[in-house]
Parts: sequence; C-alpha cells; structure tokens
Amino acid sequence: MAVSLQVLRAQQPGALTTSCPGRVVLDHVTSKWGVLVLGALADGTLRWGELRREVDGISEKMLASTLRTFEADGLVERRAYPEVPPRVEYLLTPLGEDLAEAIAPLLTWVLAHAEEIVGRRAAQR
Amino acid sequence: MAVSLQVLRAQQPGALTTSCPGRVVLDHVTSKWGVLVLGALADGTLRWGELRREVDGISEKMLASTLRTFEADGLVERRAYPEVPPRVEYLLTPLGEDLAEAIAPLLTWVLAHAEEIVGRRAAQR
DNA sequence: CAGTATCCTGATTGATACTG
DNA sequence: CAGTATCAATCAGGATACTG
Repeated sequence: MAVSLQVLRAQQPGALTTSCPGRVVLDHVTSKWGVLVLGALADGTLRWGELRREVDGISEKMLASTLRTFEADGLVERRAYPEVPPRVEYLLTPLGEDLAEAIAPLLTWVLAHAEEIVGRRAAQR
Repeated sequence: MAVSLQVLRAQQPGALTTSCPGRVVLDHVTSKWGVLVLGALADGTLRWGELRREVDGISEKMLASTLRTFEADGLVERRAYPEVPPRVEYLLTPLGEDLAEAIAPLLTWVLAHAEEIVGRRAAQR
C-alpha cells in the first residue's frame, strides 16, 4: 500500500494538519531553496561561495535565510574560521544527512522524468 | 555514497541548474501545497471536497491552482461526472503514483523527526 | 570572502460574491 | 457540489548596495 496522508494519519492522527509540527519542518524542507541546499551539502562540507555556486540562481539573502533556518533546525552546522580573508564552512549534521537520504529519491526521480513532463506541457498547446 | 547535486551532475552535467527542466518539475512538487496534495491522492481517488479537507488549510484558489499544474504535468487526472449535483474526482496517473513513492520517504521522515526539530528550536531561546 | 541592510515586486491568502 | 472572479492585505522572495 502506498504511503499517503491517510495512511500516515491512521498511525498518527492529525499528521500534517495545520497544527502539526511536521508541517513546520515540511515547509522548511520544501521552501523554495530547501532541497537544493540540502542536496548540495549531501556530498560534504562546502564554503559559502561554493554553496552559492552549486545552488544555481539563489540570492545571497535566500542562501543566508535558508542556512539560518536549517541551522536552527539542527540540520546544518556552520563553522567559521577566524582568518583573513574569512572562511566559513557549512555541513550537514547527522540528522541532516538522514534527511538528505530521504529526499534523494525525489531528486533522482525528478531528473529522470523532467524531460518527459516538460515535453508534454509544451505539446499541450 | 550519498546522492548529492554533485553526484547527480557527474552523470548529468547542469542537472538542476536554472535552465534544467528538472528545476521546473521540482518547483511544482515542492510548491507550497505540492507534496501535501500528492500525499493525499497517494491513497487513491478523492473528490474535490474530500481533497480540500485532507489538505488542511489550503484555500480553494490554491487547491485549484495546484491541481491544474499537476494536471498539465500529467501527474494528476481529473474526472468530471455530468450529474446533479456535480461530482469531480481526482486521482494520480501512473507517473504521479511513481512520484508519490519518491516523496514517501520525505513524508515519513518529517513526521518521525518533527517533534525533535521543533523542540530544539523552542529550546534555543 | 562572507555576509547584512534596504527597498521593492510578486506570490499567496482571506473574504466575499457569484455560477453551472 | 465544484468551482471561478475580484479585491485587499500580507509576506516570502528578488535586486541592489554596502561592510567587517
């Protein structure tokens, strides 16, 4: 049987309703840049500038905001080195690594089917 | 080895960059209500009203918008019955069911760790 | 290099009304 | 029942400039 909201709620009533903590976490992960930042860090530590380049198109503001959110969630760790010029590294915590594994199927699925989907949309008109 | 943007790009250069079709699809799926609508339909066919109740908090406008997007993507099918009162059912296509399986790990992970994450955030101040 | 500050647009929401 | 239309309000996100 498929994993659906109904199935999840059979075990955990009220799961992913407005008042459920899961909604907060899901909102962070599915925020505009959430999965891309997690996907970039899934390979290991990256510096601010590297991260900005990996997550193509992200603004500095949104990168900072996304990272602060994940830091507060305990998913990402920030390491600043008191050097000149400054160096700051970001990496997934064990919890973050666990989450990264959970979103991996989504990333691979999307890449495998993107052409098919976008192609159909184009053909519709 | 973890599935990361870097690993995906080793096989598919430019994967999930701004110009990649995958970004379009990923944006649809991780849109504000995307995974919740997919999660609700993962269990089977639902009517408009049922869907609205399952996806707690969604407005009619956003439900309509999300469904139209997924219809155009070929992920959701709409079946209207010419009856009085009208009846309309929504269900996942085979492609949509496949996607639902890919997001299942995310949903279960989020529910399993939400308390832990939200609790830590609260404790930080 | 690694950010913050500021301003501004556009997406999302809410409320309400209306229709086949 | 299953929507669409419209308007106002809010807020996430974008663009640009600046700093330790």
